[in-house]
Amino acid sequence: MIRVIVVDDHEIVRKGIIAYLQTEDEFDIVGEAASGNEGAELILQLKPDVVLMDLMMENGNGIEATKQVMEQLPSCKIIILTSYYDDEQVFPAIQAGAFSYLLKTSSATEIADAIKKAAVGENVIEPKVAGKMMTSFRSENKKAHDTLTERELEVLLCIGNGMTNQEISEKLYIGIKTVKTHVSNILSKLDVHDRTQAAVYVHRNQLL
Amino acid sequence: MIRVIVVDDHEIVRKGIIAYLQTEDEFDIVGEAASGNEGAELILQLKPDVVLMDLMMENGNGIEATKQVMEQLPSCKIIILTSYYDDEQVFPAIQAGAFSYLLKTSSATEIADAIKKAAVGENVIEPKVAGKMMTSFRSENKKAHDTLTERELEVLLCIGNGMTNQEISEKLYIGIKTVKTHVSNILSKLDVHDRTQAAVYVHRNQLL
DNA sequence: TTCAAACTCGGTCTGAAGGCGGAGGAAGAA
DNA sequence: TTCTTCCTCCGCCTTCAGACCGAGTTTGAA
Repeated sequence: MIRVIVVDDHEIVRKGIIAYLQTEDEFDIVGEAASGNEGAELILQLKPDVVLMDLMMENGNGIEATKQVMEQLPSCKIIILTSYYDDEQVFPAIQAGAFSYLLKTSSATEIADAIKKAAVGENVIEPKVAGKMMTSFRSENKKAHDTLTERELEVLLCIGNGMTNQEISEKLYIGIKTVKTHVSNILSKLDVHDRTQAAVYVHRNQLL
Repeated sequence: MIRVIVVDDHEIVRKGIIAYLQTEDEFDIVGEAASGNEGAELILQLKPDVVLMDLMMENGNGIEATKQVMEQLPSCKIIILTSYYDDEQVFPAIQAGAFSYLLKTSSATEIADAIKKAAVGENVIEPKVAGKMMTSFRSENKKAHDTLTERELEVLLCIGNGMTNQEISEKLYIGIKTVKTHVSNILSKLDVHDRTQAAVYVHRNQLL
């Protein structure tokens, strides 16, 4: 029997998952919690084998709870089960010590599978999330913008100031085509899809 | 007699202003300083009625000095007298508690006038700067929450996360045309001309 | 000298963005 | 009720962005 705790602030979701897991007799749902704080406490108390943890909850998010648990109970396998798969959620969660990372679009059997695999030490990473991780690993711990050339960084900062290609070309005394080339390279290096996301990147990483 | 202190790191400028002010007998120049730090100290000590303060000085800028003085001597009227009239200088200065804002292109009589008016509680704002303030009052200073409707704010935050119109329409369950309408309204209300600048706005104002 | 990287610029093409004008429905205020 | 604000959506149109091609320059390292 795999001892499991489910942490999710949406009762419907929580009950649904539990109901499903109980249809398989190798799971033992030993507890449930509706917030990160509550969850962390419960986990440390009951020491389950596996935890299904939502991110983005009302009282204390899943990342904080994960960190807290991993400090005191590193053997516990925490599976993140969330709707989000953007960088802002994935990396902090993994750094916090999450064992697997699933999306709520996953099927019930996939979730059950992930729990069984976690119990025997196998990580499961959602394909969409795996992509993020791969690109991140290629650049190691380096921030993505460290791979940018000086010129590209200049252009990126201009984007971060909300400038258009035309304005950038005038400021840097280069052709608008050249600016476009730089922008394209920046977008692929930073793994974002348009200049707006690049601008967001600038501010999130406090480059400006 | 209006007790005045002049703070400017350029000795020539400082002496020039003082020399001129002394030709009118209603001014009493009680002190002068060549840096923000020195100026703040002197002001708190001598408690003048009006201060002529430069921005951008070597040791401690005028904005810091202004903040410091206003905390302990809010009755003191600080007139900013500087060469710059861009957003980076104007708004922080006013928020710091500056009473009037003049440019160094102002004539001597205008400066003298501003001092007299400050002494009786009248603000003087340089026309060029006033323009900045007006547009700012329509957008930035109202902090967006007042100008934008709730829905528009939702859309703005999505933009601040780098989402496309398509993605926003899916998230908010509305048509892409509707998103465009909101975006257009947001752009005009914030006085920016594309979504990238809107995203920058979001982060500069720490709405995310 | 050879090679790679970085910066520059060109053309073409597709889709997204955004301006402009209009319009209907819902809800609340006068 | 009438009026106003807000949210919703439509079509038409222009411009910008960005992808995908290729290619010339310089500089510095191998």
